[in-house]
Amino acid sequence: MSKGSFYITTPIYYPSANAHIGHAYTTVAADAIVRYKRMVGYDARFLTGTDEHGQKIQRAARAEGVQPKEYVDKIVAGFQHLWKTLEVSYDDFIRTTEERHKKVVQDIFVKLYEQGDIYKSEYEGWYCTPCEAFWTERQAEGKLCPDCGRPVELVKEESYFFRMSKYADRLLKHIEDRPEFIQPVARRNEMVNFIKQGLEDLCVTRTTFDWGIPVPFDPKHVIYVWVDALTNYYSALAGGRSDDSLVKKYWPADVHLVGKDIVRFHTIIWPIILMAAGIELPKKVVGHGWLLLDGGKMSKSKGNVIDPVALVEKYGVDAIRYYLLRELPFGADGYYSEDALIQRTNSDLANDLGNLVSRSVAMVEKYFAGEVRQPADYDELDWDLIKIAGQTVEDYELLMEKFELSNALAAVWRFVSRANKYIDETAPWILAKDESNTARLGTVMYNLMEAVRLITVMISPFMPKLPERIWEQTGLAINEAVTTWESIQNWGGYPAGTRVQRGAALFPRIELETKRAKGDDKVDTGQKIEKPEAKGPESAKEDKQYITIDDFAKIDLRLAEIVKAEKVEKADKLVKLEVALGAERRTVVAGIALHYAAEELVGKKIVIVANLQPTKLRGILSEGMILAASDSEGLAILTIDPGKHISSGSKVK
RNA sequence: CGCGGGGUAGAGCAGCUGGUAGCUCGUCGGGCUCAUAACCCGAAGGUCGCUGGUUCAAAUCCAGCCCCCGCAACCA
Repeated sequence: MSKGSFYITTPIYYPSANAHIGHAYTTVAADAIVRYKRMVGYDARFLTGTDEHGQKIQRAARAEGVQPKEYVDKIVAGFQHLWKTLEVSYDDFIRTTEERHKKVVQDIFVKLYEQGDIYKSEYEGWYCTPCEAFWTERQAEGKLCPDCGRPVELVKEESYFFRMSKYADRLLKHIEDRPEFIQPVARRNEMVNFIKQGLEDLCVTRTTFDWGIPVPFDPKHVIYVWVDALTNYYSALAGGRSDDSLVKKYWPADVHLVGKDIVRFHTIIWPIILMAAGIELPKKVVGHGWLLLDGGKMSKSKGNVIDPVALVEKYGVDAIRYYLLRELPFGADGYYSEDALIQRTNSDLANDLGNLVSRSVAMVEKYFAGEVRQPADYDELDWDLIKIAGQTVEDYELLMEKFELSNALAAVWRFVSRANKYIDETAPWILAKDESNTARLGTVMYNLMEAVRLITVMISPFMPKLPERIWEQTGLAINEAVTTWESIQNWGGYPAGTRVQRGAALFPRIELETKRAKGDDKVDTGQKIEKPEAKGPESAKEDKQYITIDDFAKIDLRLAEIVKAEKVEKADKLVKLEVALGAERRTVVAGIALHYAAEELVGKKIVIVANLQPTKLRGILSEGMILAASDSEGLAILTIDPGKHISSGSKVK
């Protein structure tokens, strides 16, 4: 029996680069929600996908010398593989390059145009011809392209605009009438303020690139990301079908789950598009926080990009999902670190839950030859456990309905702790010493198995692979009726007479390779967690790629002497260096201003990459790259042994 | 005055519709021996960024200041 329909979406991701842990977080969160909804009886549908158009992809493809479609196909396959690895149970995967999507986008665009909400005008902006990119006044500070440093020019371009301003009041009212529309509230206030500042009409087409959906009546324009990408949530239901049964059933969407950075698009632009198109608005937009990395933001140059697939291989899908969903408080940012992951896994999964199952099953085997007896002899300890069990199920449901995944897990774990404590309180090993206590002992064992049953059902949306392993040990693998949500609404569903079967540890503890200080354990134990010696680069270890000596020979490393150094104005990090390579002089711009004062650099002999493609940084042509080593503490440039005299310009190898 | 988030025990966080400051991990001590050196109990540890104000009473409200972090921007 269905409680009705439920439709949840993740953002569609931009496949200009491979999926990372942030994508994984959002998607796994949506998956846990949808699994929960299915479990409690909703007819739930889960959509994710990819946003495949735009200049960035067109360029990335060109750089690799392939067609855009070919380029995205490869990356999209990687996304899909990741979702499979993470046991993400989406019902539909939409790609904006699909016909079913294009058609809907074009229809909406035409409709808005015909009713006068989209109009043709001129877009004026600072344009960099070589980069084919527009920049805002602020970005093109000093009338230089922020990308290449060349001068930009003020260009007018024919473009289509969407009359957002017209709908601002209606949207504001909508948001104010529905406190639940934008969550969490902090985000909601932000959006309300934003709208009150006044909405400008939105430029919705581009002519500077063509990798996109053409405007049907004016094909030199392509429809820009707003109308294209956002529409996916709807087109996935409406597009490419002969009937509108999916729309009827699932629209409006119950939840758009998005990162906090794109809340604005989903709560302002998207609703206004829908209003204009005469389509119902989604019921809720939930903006979650970001998963930040220990040492700051994830970035390739820092070499700390986490490959989620490698993580799953190392720790298992259940542990990764548990960690992601437990660690971030609802809505707020959290920090990712492999140490924290290991610690959570050890503490919550291995020690608390894994060990609870292990010790419970072990005792049933030991005291009753593996058979769970009918409970008979209750006392106060039992009633307390049972009461808390009921409360936990209630709290869990409440929190899950609010999408407070982390808190829901916390609630379950409070019960896990309670069950562990129950073992201590009842001390079965003492009961077992006296045969007159057999009934009591049987009751205790029963209650433990029942507690494990409840816990397992509740965590199943979070950890898709774990339940089966627990059911095997607790003897419920072939008894689906007692593994449902319904079955845990009342205490006592575990069938007496069931035989348990010890198995492998659910989550073996992960041992940190601590540098065993022989003598002083005291100091050692407290500090070991603090500074991770194994961080980001670690996980990349497995796919280490070797280069050949020939590859290395391509890099022209030279000794250079800094003859002049000055800080680049209005740039926090940049220093402009003039270096001597023998007789040759070069300008090199380096991002080391935070670590070195310009004066102290002069005279240093350093190593530079001499044959690096020159590039403009902050308008200055940089003809090389200096080598430096950095960690979370600081940065040091590579200098030459001061005791030797090697002339500048010498080759380094 | 670019936008935004935050400063609470060693670490990570909750509390912030005002009234003895909590949680997880870690540390120390104890208990137990069913269990994955796990589990249970207890303890130590905080001028709640600073300064003023409102109040009988402020981590919680108001004002000002300091500092950190995201976004943006210049990391080649």
